[in-house]
Amino acid sequence: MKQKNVSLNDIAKSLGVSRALVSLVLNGKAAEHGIAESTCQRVLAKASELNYKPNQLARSLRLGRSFTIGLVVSDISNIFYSKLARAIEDLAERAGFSLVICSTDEQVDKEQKLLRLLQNRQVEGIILSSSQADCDDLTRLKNDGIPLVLIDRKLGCKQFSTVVSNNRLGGEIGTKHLIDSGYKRPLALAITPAHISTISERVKGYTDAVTEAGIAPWVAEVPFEEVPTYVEALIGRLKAENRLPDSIFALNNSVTSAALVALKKHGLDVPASVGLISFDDIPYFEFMNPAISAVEQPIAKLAEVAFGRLMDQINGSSATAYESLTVELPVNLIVRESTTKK
Amino acid sequence: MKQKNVSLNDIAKSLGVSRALVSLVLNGKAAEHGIAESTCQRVLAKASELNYKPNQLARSLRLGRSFTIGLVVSDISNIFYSKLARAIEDLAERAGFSLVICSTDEQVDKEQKLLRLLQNRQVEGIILSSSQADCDDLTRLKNDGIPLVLIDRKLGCKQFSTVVSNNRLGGEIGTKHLIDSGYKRPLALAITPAHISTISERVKGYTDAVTEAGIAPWVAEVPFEEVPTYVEALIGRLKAENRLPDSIFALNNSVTSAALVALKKHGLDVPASVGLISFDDIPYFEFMNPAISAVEQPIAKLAEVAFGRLMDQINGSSATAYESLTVELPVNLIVRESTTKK
DNA sequence: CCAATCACCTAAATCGATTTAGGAAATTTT
DNA sequence: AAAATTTCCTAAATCGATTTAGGTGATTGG
Repeated sequence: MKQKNVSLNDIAKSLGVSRALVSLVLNGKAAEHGIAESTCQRVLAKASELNYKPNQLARSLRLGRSFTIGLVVSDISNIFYSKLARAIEDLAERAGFSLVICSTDEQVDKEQKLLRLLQNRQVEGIILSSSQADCDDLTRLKNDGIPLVLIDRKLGCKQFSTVVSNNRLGGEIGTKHLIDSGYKRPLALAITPAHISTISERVKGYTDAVTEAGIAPWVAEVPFEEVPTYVEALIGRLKAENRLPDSIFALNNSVTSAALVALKKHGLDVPASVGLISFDDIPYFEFMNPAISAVEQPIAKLAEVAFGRLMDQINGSSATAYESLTVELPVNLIVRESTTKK
Repeated sequence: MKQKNVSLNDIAKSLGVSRALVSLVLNGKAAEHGIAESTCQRVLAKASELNYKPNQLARSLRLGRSFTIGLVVSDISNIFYSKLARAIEDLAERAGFSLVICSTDEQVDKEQKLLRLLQNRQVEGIILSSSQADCDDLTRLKNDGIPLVLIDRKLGCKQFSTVVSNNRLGGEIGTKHLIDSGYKRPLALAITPAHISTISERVKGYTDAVTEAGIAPWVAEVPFEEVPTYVEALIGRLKAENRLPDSIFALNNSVTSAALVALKKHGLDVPASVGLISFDDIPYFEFMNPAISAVEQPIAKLAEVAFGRLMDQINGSSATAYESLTVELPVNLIVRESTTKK
């Protein structure tokens, strides 16, 4: 039984005053409009008596502000994105914004659809980890004047404010760590589609590092829709052919899981048979046996910088507002047992 | 540079027709209002030419429907809730709803604040994993007529539609599994506050099972704000006093992690020294060493039933709509290595 | 040729707030 | 007591859509 909500009008009517008066009082603008103290009291009392709840939809329509931002990622149930989402949620809440979260499953058309949806809902800005290969769709968004910050993944074009981890460097230091630990044949496990900047940058870092060490790059590309099966088959084949790598750099958390499953299933010991390092640290890595070494992304910082830039765009306030600078935040190598050669 | 969006009015004006006409056409009601085919074409063409995007805020205000639902949980970055959120997101999207996600950090006042916020934003319904001990606040919500479904945790009062796992039974079968595996002194690791129904039910199931086996219940309560340190201290103390349990039932995923950290830190082997089973299965458990046994909750099913009931309330359509029945869904025991006594 | 019918479209109210320009009554000034 | 000021409040437009009751002009019927 959905009964009608109490509106400003109801308060006004039951008090015999205009709704302008009520609005002014409830928005704390009584003083600047010289409204009598006694009237204020009556309004406030009546509002609480009727259990008045301002309709934000109406308010937003009138003000042209929805106090809502959108977050679009490939999958909110991926722990990396859920941590990111949480960090952004906290920042948004403090700033008086609500957060609408959407998952794209890496599907470009779904991403486009969701972006349009958010736009229709008049979100004031969008933080996006895009699965797009080109910039056309986002350019259209930007032309509509809606504040946009790319996070996690950057795009080829340079026209958007972008906040990412230093993935290339992460790929390099992770690889160097393997090499420094005595590994000679590190395999990089990447996922496709190849245009995802995080992965390609990490591959680049990996390639730089092995090349510098005089080792031939060895990159396996795993189709993202079938990570577990593909990785298991790969490890199985390499083992059968006696061509196993002595170490693996798993370039995101989904391949890390797949690699661990596969290695366990094929009875390969980490780090004795194969060393392993993960791009993305996960809480569970710390207490696994062996504990998994990882390149950790600065999630809280990513959220903070991205949100800050979005707010700058929304408020049109700061110097960074209409810059489309790309920020790359430093990553952190965490050495644990999975790369400790005996 | 936020330029004004194109509105219905703009289309109407530039075509020299009324905005009613435009609205009718764009909503596919042209036929039933006998609008000329040629006019339809002109409207459609102009709309796409001007890149018209309907303002959902205005639409919602007029229709009294926001096509938005709220999801309130204690922490969206907890993998259990993020999986749940993702499942709900998918269902909501298919039904044409957006999802606003909020985290309460187990703080009752924050929960109240967020619920009010969602209400002000005119969400059409709320799915809530509540941290409240009593029902007053939610009763107020319900009196406002806003559709509400409790998920994951039930409350003492019976007046809300509720969808939970069968936590008591889960506690029982997990414990029985320990006992059947030959463990004699299983410790249950619970978290406080004690009014969280999931935990108390699981404790109940544990108690039932040990009691039936003639074993004295042994429950440690861990304050939720300091899970890791507290658990580590506890294990340390028990070890020092030579009073270690031979097995642990960790009653949610956060204590499981803490227990694993603590056991590893104190050099205690799982399952050789201490058996371990977790309430909540986590993808990582499968390939850990040892792989962790778990009682798995039917996350997808929880989402499905809860969302279905919410929709029933929103549409006022079905028999379940105004029932406040509690549904308990079956859980699943997954036996892995961590409870395999040698 | 007047009325009835049809095809097609519009005016205006409405959702619930915000805001600006200004008005009436009370008070002070001269 | 008329003018000026102050105090306190209201009317009405506005945001952008939806929807209902009706209106206009052309065609058809008798």
